[in-house]
Amino acid sequence: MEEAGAPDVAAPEVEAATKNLVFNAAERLFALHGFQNVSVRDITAEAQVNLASVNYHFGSKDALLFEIFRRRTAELNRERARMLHEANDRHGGAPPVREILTALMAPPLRWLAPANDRRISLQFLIRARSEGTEEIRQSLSGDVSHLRRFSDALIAASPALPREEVYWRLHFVLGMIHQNRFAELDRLNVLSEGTTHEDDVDALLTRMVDFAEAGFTR
Amino acid sequence: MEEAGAPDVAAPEVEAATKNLVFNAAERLFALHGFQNVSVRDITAEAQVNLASVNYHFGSKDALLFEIFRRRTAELNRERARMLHEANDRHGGAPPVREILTALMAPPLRWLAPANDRRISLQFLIRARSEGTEEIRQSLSGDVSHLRRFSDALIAASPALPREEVYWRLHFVLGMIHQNRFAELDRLNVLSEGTTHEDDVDALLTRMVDFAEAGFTR
DNA sequence: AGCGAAGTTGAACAGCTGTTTGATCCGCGC
DNA sequence: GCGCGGATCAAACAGCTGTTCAACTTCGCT
Repeated sequence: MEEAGAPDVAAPEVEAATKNLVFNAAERLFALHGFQNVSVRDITAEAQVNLASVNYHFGSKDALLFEIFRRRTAELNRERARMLHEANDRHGGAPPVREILTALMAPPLRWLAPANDRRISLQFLIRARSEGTEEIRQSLSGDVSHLRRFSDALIAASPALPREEVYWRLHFVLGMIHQNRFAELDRLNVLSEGTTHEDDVDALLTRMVDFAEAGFTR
Repeated sequence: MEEAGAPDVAAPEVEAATKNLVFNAAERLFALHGFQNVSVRDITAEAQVNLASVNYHFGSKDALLFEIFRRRTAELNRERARMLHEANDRHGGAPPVREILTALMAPPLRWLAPANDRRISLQFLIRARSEGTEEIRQSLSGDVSHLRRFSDALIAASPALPREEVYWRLHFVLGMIHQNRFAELDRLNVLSEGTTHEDDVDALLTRMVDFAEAGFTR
């Protein structure tokens, strides 16, 4: 997936070095401690840059959060859309439920892999989704076009189901995905006394798709 | 607001009136706007009490949050434990998966009903679970005894499944439950163009249990 | 070399935060 | 009536917040 010599994951385009430092430090701290618990001073200290850098490069702390959210969301949705597109190609435009669910679940689970740089990005996204500012919340409810691609595909693949039933089940599936936060995974580890291994993302993907597909096509 | 004579839901035991005012106002504001976005001044203004009331009656803002969380969690878990107990009685100590899942899901869904005073309490709990303080997070990972009752019952009801598989599926089910936040339900309504009605909690319960049971016993 | 824009810096700003304090009020038992 | 403990009050506290500003440096281009 990654190549040696590739530019920093955070910013493919060439930009000011400190801007990227701020971006990455902020994403990391937001993901670990939450937006409200991280101050601009925390970010600039972590990035080892001047305090004013955040406002100079991003305008405001809120704008910084939103820019991270926007970029990561676009990246994640792009991967999902590509997988859905490939599934369409393989099945003449009408892929089965299992492949649609896989396209929805595989990208975030890949990001969750321990060796992946994007593990922290996924945690950021999950956190931003529930703790984000009003701007982020509006962005989430406003842009349903991405999600609609999946709901439409699921409706087409489930001719026996009423549409609203499909929406509900998609809602449940999204809940399964968003449950993969550090805190919840920790609790799962405590409960299972360490027998669950979320690091094996391939096994986890199979597990999740099995569960969701069974719920969808019961 | 409430019928005369009925004791306040928030505090069955007799306590100082302003303490209850603070408790209820704080729960409401926390549920609607998040812990960090609500100041002590917001709470005392909403409750129409003096600013110092929070520290006088609860010690600190964090302690207030934790007390609300503790009480609501205890109430919710009590309902769940009672339903599991009744399912045990009905089935000689070995209830089927569907009844265990119902015991887990029905109480929070009942709280979600629009006419229910506890609708706001459920939103508070879901929010506190993901945005809460370190104390709340430790309380969640530390006290697995409540959840263990359900995982043990599910293991007994699923003899063909490896234990860790049961833990994972329980994890997914909890994700389905926690997905029922205002923001996520709003997005669902936008996506479905208003055809989903979360107010019909009985239908929602059936839907969720159907989905979860199919995933569990596939 | 020299100009101008872009970037960086330290310092300061006003505002809001949770918490504390000491005074005052209220109701109840003696 | 008196006193006492709990409850309420206005006021102030110190600390942290995001943001701004003007001075300074760095860099690219002619």
